[in-house]
Amino acid sequence: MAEKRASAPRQSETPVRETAVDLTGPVEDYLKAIYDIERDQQAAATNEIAQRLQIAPASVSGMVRRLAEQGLLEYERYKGVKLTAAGRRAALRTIRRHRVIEAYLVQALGYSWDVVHEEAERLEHAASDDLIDRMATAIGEPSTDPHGAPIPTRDGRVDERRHRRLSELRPGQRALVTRVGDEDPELLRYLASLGLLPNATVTLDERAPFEGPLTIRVEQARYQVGTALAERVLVELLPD
Amino acid sequence: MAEKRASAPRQSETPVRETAVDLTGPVEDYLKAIYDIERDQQAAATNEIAQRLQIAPASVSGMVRRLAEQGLLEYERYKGVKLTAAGRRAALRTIRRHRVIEAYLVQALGYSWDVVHEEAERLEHAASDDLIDRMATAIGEPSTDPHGAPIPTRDGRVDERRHRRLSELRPGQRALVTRVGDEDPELLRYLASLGLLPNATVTLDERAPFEGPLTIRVEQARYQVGTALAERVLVELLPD
DNA sequence: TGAGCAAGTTAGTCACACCTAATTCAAATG
DNA sequence: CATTTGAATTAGGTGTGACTAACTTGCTCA
Repeated sequence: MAEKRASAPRQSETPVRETAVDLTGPVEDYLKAIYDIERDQQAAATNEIAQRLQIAPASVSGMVRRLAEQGLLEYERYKGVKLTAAGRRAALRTIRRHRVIEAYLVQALGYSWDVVHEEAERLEHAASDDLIDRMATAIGEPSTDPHGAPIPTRDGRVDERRHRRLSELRPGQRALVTRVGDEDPELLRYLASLGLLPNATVTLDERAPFEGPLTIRVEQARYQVGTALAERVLVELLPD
Repeated sequence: MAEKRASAPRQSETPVRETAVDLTGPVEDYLKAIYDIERDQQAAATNEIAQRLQIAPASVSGMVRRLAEQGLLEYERYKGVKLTAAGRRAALRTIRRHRVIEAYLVQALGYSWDVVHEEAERLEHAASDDLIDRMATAIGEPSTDPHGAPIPTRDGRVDERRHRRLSELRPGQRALVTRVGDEDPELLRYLASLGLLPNATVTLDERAPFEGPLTIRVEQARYQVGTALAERVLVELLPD
């Protein structure tokens, strides 16, 4: 706390040492968001970052420049951003924290899966790596969080397989639910009520035209769901 | 995040509503420190607050005025500060968080008692009340943290008995260790090596003049300790 | 009683991370 | 190829919580 003024660039002296940036909460959130966007597109657009973080696009421009200066991402004006190796490492560290915390809250403290996201969102910035590792150990080093998202390892590896969306299945195809969006408690409660949880088997029966509702089957039961929902459920195709 | 600008005073409209201040990390730290100081003195001095928080006294003056405006403390220039009921409530809430977290880390995650303070210091600002309650339940609602400090209840009650310091014993007196300072890992490890833990029985054998070392006995063993150490160990006199 | 001094305060800055409004850029369209 | 348009940026500003330097206050002791 005495050394809050530690942001001067500091020429030479040490051999660069740009890895030792201490990441504030907001910075970690930017990196997480950018990592997430990059999984789909190849460069993250200012607007999209702004939307995920619920802040004004103008704010993103400024922050992104600072992060680029710190070597966490590559940035060319008007061209979007890409994480550097250091940035990706930092993002994965935060994502690991988030997912371990979610898993721990559910498995060790009896939280319901629909509410852990918010709590994890705050704790991920405060927990030490040591704490995260202890939590992971305590619940048996799970490989995914309660919503099916893969947990990066201590050394930053993560299962990056790209699953398809339930909305992309063709009628008649059967698939295993692997992952669902973790943010919206309402959605999660609804999914649970349908039994549409990770590891459930789902079959797409038919799809109404013009982005209409999908008819699906989950363990015998038949439901109609909208495309918005079906886009938030990731699946892995099962052999017929 | 969209309503960051929620700090305008807002006249009338609602019947005052000054309880709904959302406490930032620094604010919680101020309140904790002031609560702590008030336990000894009757009003907290600017300098002392500054020292505990490791910031400049000038910074305290400004902050303290803001806290007074928010109804968290009473403040008269040059006279020190006192917590209001609301301020005390907020302080105790933070202290409860801190101590429950410390106890949980030790009892549920196998942390050693000398290192939990730092971790708790960060987590206490991020954990929800619900999480704290779950942690407390999981470890059987302990009444003290690992260093013997009493844990305030959900509704803000706390055992405020004033224990005496080991350094205040008279030669020949026997006492029960109730509590030790929680901040310094070095000190804690040393205390552990002497067996000077909460619930240990200690006897003061003699005290060298001029603030000299004290000779104590802990379970048969005899040690010489300095007054600085003896001041950080709180005890409860045992009947002879 | 008044001089000295430590404690406390004010004044003026700064970094951070956000904001709105105004502007610039790039890419698509006529 | 000029224009439109939406994305992105810059300009300028805010609140928070820290800082240093310069000042007041009030208390103690001669």
